[in-house]
Amino acid sequence: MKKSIQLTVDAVVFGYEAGTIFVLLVKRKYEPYKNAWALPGGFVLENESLEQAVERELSEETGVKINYLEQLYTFGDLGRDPRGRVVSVAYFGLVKPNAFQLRASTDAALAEWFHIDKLPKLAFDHKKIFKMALERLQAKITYEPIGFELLDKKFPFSDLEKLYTTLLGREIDRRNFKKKITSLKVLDELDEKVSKGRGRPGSLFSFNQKRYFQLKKEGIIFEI
Amino acid sequence: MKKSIQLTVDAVVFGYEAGTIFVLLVKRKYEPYKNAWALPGGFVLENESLEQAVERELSEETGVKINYLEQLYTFGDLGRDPRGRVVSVAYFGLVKPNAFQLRASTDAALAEWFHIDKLPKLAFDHKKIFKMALERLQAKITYEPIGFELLDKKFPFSDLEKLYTTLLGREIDRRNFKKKITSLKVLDELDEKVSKGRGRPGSLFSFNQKRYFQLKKEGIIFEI
DNA sequence: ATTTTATGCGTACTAATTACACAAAAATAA
DNA sequence: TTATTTTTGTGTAATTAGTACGCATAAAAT
Repeated sequence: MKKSIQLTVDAVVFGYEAGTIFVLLVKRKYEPYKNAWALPGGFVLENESLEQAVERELSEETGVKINYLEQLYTFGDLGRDPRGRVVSVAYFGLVKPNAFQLRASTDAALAEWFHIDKLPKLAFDHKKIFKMALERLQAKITYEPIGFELLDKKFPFSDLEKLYTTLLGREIDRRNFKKKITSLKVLDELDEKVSKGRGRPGSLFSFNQKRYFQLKKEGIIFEI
Repeated sequence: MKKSIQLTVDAVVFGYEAGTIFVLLVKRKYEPYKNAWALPGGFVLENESLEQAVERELSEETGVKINYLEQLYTFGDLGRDPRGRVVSVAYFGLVKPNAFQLRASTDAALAEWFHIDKLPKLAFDHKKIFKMALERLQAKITYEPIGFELLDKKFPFSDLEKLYTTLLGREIDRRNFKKKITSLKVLDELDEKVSKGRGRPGSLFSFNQKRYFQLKKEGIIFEI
């Protein structure tokens, strides 16, 4: 009885570039849902942790190196998988822009980044999983600085602002936003400036992780 | 390989009475950890959902009827169970004061409520699970009105206040707290009054779930 | 009858959030 | 070369939310 439940992991991996949020999908090579798009994932091996399983599957199927990973939710409804009783522990990951190169291999004919507003039909209950992950991302950037995990090490302030407006789906006052972030002192302003196309060049910033953990230890939390 | 991973559920069930938070534990009847205290839980059957498994185990082991249940986290570290590879989906539950009567049966020699500051040694990694659940509860009452799930249907305002000071571990200003809750209009003041011991009798209140869901739909969230 | 304990209500003070406009630096077009 | 467009950078006033605090009332205990 007990033994016939199988355990998988699935990952919802988000990337960000130039005002669009992407999610990583793989094209299934085998039945069920052969040739359908799905979240990267697969069966957990007996001698690996859940996180290891996610990282292994991501590496095998997409070659993408994850930058931030957290557990999302465990999906265990009856009938969510035609192969029988399969319970899946879903994870939620973020990658930096330079991780956008893909390498298809073992389990997937193809891996691709999709604009989150232009997703294809997804296999299994992956649509539901994706939706929960997106909600988590949107909620989480308002109280934890995980947005930085989607940006390069050095970035102009406008990139951060754009990321927030994109994720929150609404305009935010540029001056108040900067005031807020600046008051937290989690950004280091670098001496470098960057000019991208026309317009006044902006200073580059980097995220001060040390300062952030210190704040967190003191119980002070971020809030946008 | 895949088949040998086993799946369990565990539940951290909290109760509240007269200024103390309790957690429900069962005494293990069988090896491993025979006679040790543990969180109620057990193997998931092939033809039941995870939630059904939790409710079945709770009913079998303790007879407690749960009032609020949400998934907490899935624990899958290697070596967390001496029986082999066992992954456990942990849930987090709340019961109302009238659910304090217990009934021991199938899998447990005994079920008991423990003061959360006076826990015995726990089996497996249940201490870790309990800790995470308590943190979740403490965090969650500040932004969602789950505190009501721990109180009777009708309660004097002071009960709510006491619950918050207990859970948050700090004093809160009675007047400001009442102002805040009142402004949300999620409480209905009843005509009844209750007098418990000395002191001026207080009005009874009940939680207005309808109003709460309406607020939530409008995107207004609770914050203490 | 007096004291103790708990509830019920209001106002002044402080901190946080929001709204809002113009100057400077660079690229492009005239 | 000059004018125009685009983007970055900065400050202050108005409003809103949060915090601190005191006294009157109702019942039980002495």
